[in-house]
Amino acid sequence: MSTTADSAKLRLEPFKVACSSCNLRELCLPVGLTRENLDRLDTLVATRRQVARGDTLFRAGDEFQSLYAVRTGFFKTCVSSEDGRDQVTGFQMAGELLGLDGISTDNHTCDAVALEDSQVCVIPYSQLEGLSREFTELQHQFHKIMSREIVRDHGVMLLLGSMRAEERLAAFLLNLTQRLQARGFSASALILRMTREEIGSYLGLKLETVSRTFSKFQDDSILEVKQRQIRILDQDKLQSLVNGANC
Amino acid sequence: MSTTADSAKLRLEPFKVACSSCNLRELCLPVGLTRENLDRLDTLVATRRQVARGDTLFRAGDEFQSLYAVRTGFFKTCVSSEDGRDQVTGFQMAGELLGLDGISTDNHTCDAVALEDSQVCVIPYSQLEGLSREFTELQHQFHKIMSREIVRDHGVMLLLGSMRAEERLAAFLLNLTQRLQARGFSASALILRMTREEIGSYLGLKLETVSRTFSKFQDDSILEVKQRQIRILDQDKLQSLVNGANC
DNA sequence: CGCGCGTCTTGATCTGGCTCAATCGGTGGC
DNA sequence: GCCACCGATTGAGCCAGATCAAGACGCGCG
Repeated sequence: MSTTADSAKLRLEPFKVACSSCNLRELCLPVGLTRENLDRLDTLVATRRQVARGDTLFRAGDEFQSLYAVRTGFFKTCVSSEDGRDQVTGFQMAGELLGLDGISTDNHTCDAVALEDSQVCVIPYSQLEGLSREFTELQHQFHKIMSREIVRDHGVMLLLGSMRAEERLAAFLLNLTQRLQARGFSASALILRMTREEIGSYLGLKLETVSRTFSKFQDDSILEVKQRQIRILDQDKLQSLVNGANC
Repeated sequence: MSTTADSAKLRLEPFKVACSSCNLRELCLPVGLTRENLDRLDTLVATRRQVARGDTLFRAGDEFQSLYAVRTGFFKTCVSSEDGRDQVTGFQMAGELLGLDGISTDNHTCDAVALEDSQVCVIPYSQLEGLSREFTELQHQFHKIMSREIVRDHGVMLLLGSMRAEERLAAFLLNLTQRLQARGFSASALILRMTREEIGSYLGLKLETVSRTFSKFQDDSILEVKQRQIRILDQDKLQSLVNGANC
C-alpha cells in the first residue's frame, strides 16, 4: 500500500510534517498547546493537500467539512455577488487558517485560490470540535483565531470606508511586511504573489490606480518597484501615510 | 437583600428573563439547545444590563470578560484609527451578539454604543467556554455565530469595495428589513435608529450623499422618507439595484 | 529566437461622490 | 409657547479615482 503511486502523489508524509514538529506551530492553531496535547492534535491533522498555482482549494457553495492551515504558499479568498462583481476578502500565507466562513451554513461562502503552488494541512472540523471540547487551550486558541479574523475584517472595513488610495496601499504593504517578518522574512523586501488587479479588488481600487500609486511611491522614494518585486525604502513615510498625515 | 434599591435598579429579574423563556431564543445563542441544556445556559446568563441611549456598553481597550446579547434596543459598533478616523462596523438588534472582537486579544477593539435605550444579557466568556465544552450544540451554535459574523463582514467588504452609492443604500435597507422581519416586524416600514452620518460611516459615504440618495429613492417612488421613518414602496426595485441593474 | 499573451504602465478625459455652505425642520428645555 | 440646537436637506463647484485607450514589458512556448 505504501508504495502505490497514489500515496506517493498525495505526499501524506504523516511523520515529517506533524504539528508537533512544524516550524509554524507558534503561528498556527497549536499556539499555547502543551507537548502532550500537541501529540493529540497530530492525530487530527493527518493529511495534507497540494494546490497548484491557479487552482481552487474550495469554492463558494462547496460543502464545508474541513478547515485548512496554509503550510507553504499563498492564497487569496474572494466572494462574489449574483451579478459578476467580486471582491478579494483576504490574502493568506503560511500558518493562517482558511475556511472559517464555512462553519456558519455548512457551505463555503467564498473561493480560496492558490496564488502559487501551495500545500495545506487538512483539519477535519468535526474532529476539531471534538478535540477542543477536551482541552481548553485548543478551544481558546481556535476562538482567538476566529475573533482575530473578525478584528482583521473590521480593519479592512475601516480602510475601505475611510482611506484614500495612497493610504490604502500603504496600509496593505505594511500589513504584508509585518506578516512576512513574523515568518522570518525581510521587513523591507517582498515579492507580491498577486496581480495589480487582485490588490485593487482587495483595496477597493481599480488596477490602474494601484499601478499609478506604486509609481507615485517610487517617485517619492518610498518604494523601489520592479514589477512584483518591492523594496521599501522609507517605512516611516509609509506608516505616516496610514495615520492620515500629509492630507 | 432582595428589597434594596440597588437590586431593583439593576433589574436582575433572573426568573422572568431566563434564556429558556426568552422569546429571542430561536435567534440568539440558545438555537438548537435541548430543554435540559437551556436550563444550564440559564445559570450562566444570570445578569442583565441596561444601557441608556448614547451610552457605551464597552469601549476599545476595555478588558474583555463577557459577551453581550441584545435583549431589547439597538446598538452600533465602531472602530477608530489613531488619527480621528472612525468607521461604523455594524448595527446590532435584538438577539445579536456583541463583543466577539474582544476574544482575540482579551481587550475589546471597538466601541459598542446604544442607539436607543437598550437591555443586554451578560454572558461571562470563560463560563461560556466551559459550558460549550460540555455540550456540543452550544459549542456548535457559538462557532456558527462567529462564522456568521465573518461572512457578514465579507459582505460588507464587497459592498464597500465594489458598489455605488445607490446600491450600498439599497443593500443596507434590504438587510435591515430582513432582520426586522425575522423579529416579527413589518418588511416594508421601519424607523431608523441611526443618523445619516452613522449610515454614511457604515456604507463608506458622506452624510450628504446618504441624504441625497434617500431623496432620489423617494423621487423614483422606491421609498417614502419622512426623517427616520422609511416606508418601502418598491422592494423589487431595491433588490434589482443591489444586483447591479440599471448601470 | 521570435511570437503571442497576460500583466503592467502611462496618458487623457470624465464623473460620482466629496466639500463647502445655506437653509429647513423637529424636538426638548425653559 | 418660544427658542436653541441638532439633524436633515439641498445647491454649487471641485477633485480623486474611474474609464477609455495606447503601448511597453516580460515570460512561456513552439
